[in-house]
Amino acid sequence: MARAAMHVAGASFAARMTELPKAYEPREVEPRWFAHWIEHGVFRASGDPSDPRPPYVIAMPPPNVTGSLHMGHALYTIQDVLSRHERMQGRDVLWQPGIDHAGIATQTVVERQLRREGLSRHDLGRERFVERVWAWKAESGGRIADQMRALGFSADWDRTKFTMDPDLSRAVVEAFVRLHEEGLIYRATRLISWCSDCRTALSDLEVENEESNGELYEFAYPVAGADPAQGATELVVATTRPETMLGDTAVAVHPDDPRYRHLHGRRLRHPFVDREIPVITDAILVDMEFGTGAVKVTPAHDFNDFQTGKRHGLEEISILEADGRLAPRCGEFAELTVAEGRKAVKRRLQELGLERGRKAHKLMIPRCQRCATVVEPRISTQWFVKMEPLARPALAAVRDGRTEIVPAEWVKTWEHWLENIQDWCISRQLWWGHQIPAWHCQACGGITVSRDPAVASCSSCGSDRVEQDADVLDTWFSSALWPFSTLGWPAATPALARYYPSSDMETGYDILFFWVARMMMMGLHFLGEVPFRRVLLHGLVVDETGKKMSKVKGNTIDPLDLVRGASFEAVVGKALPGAPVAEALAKFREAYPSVAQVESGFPAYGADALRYTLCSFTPQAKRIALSPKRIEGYRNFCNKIYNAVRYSLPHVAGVAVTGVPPRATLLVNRWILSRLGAAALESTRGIRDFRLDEGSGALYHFVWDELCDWFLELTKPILSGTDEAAREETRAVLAHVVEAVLRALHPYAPFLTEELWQRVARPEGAPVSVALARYPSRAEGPEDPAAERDMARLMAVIGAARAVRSEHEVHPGASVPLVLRAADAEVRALFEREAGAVAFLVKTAGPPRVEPASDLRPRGHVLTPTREADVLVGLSGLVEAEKEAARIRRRRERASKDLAGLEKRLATPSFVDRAPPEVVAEARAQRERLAHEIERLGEAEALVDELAG
RNA sequence: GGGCGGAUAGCUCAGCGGUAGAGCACUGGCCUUACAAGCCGGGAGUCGUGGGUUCGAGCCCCUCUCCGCCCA
Repeated sequence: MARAAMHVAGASFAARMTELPKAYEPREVEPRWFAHWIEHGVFRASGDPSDPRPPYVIAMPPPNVTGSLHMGHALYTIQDVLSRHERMQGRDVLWQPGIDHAGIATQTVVERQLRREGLSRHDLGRERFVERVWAWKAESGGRIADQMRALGFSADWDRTKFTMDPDLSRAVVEAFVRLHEEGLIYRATRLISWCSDCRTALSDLEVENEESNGELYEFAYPVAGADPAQGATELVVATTRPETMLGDTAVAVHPDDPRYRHLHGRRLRHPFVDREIPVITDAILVDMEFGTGAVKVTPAHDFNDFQTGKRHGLEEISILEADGRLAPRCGEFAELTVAEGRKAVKRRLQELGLERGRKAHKLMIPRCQRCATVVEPRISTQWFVKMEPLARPALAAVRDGRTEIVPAEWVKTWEHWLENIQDWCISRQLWWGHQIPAWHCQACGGITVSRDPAVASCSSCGSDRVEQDADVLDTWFSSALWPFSTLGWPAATPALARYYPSSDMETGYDILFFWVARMMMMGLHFLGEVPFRRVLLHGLVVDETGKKMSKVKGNTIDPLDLVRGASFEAVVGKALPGAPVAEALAKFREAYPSVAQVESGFPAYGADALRYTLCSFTPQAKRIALSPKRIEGYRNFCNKIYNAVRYSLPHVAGVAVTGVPPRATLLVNRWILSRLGAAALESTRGIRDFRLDEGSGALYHFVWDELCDWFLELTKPILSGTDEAAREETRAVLAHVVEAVLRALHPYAPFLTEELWQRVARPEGAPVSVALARYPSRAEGPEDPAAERDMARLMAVIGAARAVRSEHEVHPGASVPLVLRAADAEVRALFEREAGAVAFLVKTAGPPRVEPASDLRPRGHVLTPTREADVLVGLSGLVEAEKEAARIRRRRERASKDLAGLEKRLATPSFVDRAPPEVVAEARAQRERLAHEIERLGEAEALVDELAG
């Protein structure tokens, strides 16, 4: 490729510029730079205890090894922006990367693969199955690492950790044993959520509730020993899960319900099982308004009923096996699945004449987060963590400000959850994960919990007939240790001393409880200090219509398809695997209306465009509606930057850049330096306040609306002019600004800025990468209020003149006479000084005439008043009188409306008396300005007639 | 049932006590020698409803309606 020549040292800048393609090509540029960064160790944390630089630490939420990255992971861009920015601020940055073994999720993926081969994990056995998962981990982990590199993430990749690495596993055992010793981990038989497909217990957080249409089914329990003459022969209950009646041990009514008072203390006859159950009264469980006001109680299969059972000492009858089938004690219903059992029970009830009604009813169905199987509550013996003692310090840490949650609106949610916390079921009946370090004694039944990986004898009776608990720990148990296990804990390593606690934890709000809260609890418990100073929370990436991305909906996007481009066949093939292309495409287009008309697929928007897009969302947005159209806008912005620099290159060739702003005397130069400083400052503020939208927006505005639209245009005549001094000054300023703005943009758009920065003039001794250069500060663009004020004056008259031209459809090539009238001598002097700039941007015939304010009416001119000057554009013969009259009318109506409002306010005595003086003064000044403007517009109207002539 | 959040231009969203903003879309004119992925213009909003506080309210308080999300 000819492009290789561009890196040749001796090539002239002009030659380089001409060789640059007209448009930015991310696909060509991006792959080159990651290798450069790695080669030079740009992302490495020092790890040196004597390093004087203050550390900035952020632990990456480890992606699951379940396949490849999804759009949510592209949001790690936020962490990368934070990291790159702090690195450029001179801090020792540790962005700690890693991946998560993701217990149930990964096991599910591998089991699915096996199923395609006609195998189950039981065919392989535990050992071979786990080997198989490790093989998958290698593949998936590698793919994920590649994807993160493609997005430019500047983590310290050499320190990558995996939650099942030996050192992290050691941390898990240590934490388990200590918590057990402290009585915070215990084993108990409880009602838990059970997934019969995964065949494991789940924590409450792994269960997702989904609203669906079901029915409320009513049937009657015959009253035992009822006397038909008394009328009280049955009690009708309502339920959404009729099959659970096989485990009913009571029916509850409200103690105050007059309808059932006569049944208090009576017993009911179970229609299928030889059993009588009591009628109990319970004001907590029963809502008189709901259903029939009588509630069947199944303590072994319903959380509310479980509590009720405890209150009344009811028997817990378990009717469900681990495989989700009804237990032998269910008699004729044994072996049926829950769904089959439901049908069969209803059929039998009908046959017995006990069915009393069915109503459509909306209900919440709990489903397994991983496999979507309906979760059933089931009594089971599991390991639990006692949460209340751990939650209290976590609550306090946020209350007293040791850790700040941003945006703060999440604090309430945080507190609500921690204040009502339930014990955490941590055992999972899986094979993939950290096996529980507990050994069961076959002889005495005692349990030995130990750090020793090969316990040989029971600690109670000494028997050698011990066997390790087959269960593994919930993935989130190891994740909870992440901020310190990755740093070597439980060993007291230098890394732990230097990098704990971390600075920020940045993640999606959906794992605030799953993960953030648990890290906080474990960090405080084991280290005595919060794991992070701030918790930064972002929203969920959703499709363009606001729907959650999911394989079922076929609306997922692989972030790399946006970065590198992809045909629609490829895109929808991943979004809805196995479906016909046409169907998948239809679904996809429905989810992304803005690409509906695109035929070929996604162009390569580039990583920087995707990154900039993600940065542009406010952190309080709960839903980040990804729109390819929006990415396209930022792709265009990248191209804008690219072209601005491409244009600048020949002009800045040979300029000595120092990083100190060059001496600037010309207005436009003073102005752009002032704006540069403001933009850099705003970017830093935005990033540090977790308002990347504002930080990135400030630079977007600076580059596009100020640098490109005004500075580059205004300096064209200077750079091609004959005034040597002005030219040199401007070249120096241009070089300085371009170099600085690339540094400012770098955290958001690392590839593009590196590519360009390597080509522009840089200070002597510049680092090997822009990633290691200093972030621009105010010192590089000193504030210059006078320059900003004068530029605003200039922009106002140029804008007014351009509007006149445009509205009257003067051909852009044609020149027009221009008169600028200002009462203020200082303003007139400004216009005189900047006559060249005005002439160039308005395209005037000769330099504009600058005059004092006057009522004289030059023939054939259109008058537009601005705040400090009247702008008169000579349009003799070019204007339709009617059009101009309409234009003036429009402006005057607008001004009159504003004036009326102001006058009304100023006429209110209470406003003048009670509003702050400066507000009143401003209102008065504004009134004067508007009155003046209306007066001038009146004059302009009087000029209209002459225009046609 | 409890809690949290939202309702601002056609769309997606900023603004949060002092005269309504951005991007996209729409629209008029331009292939002006960095960029048509562009340039110069333009139009567009009783800031969900009803009340209150205030000299002044998208912005604060209350009511209602409608939409999300979380928890039970």
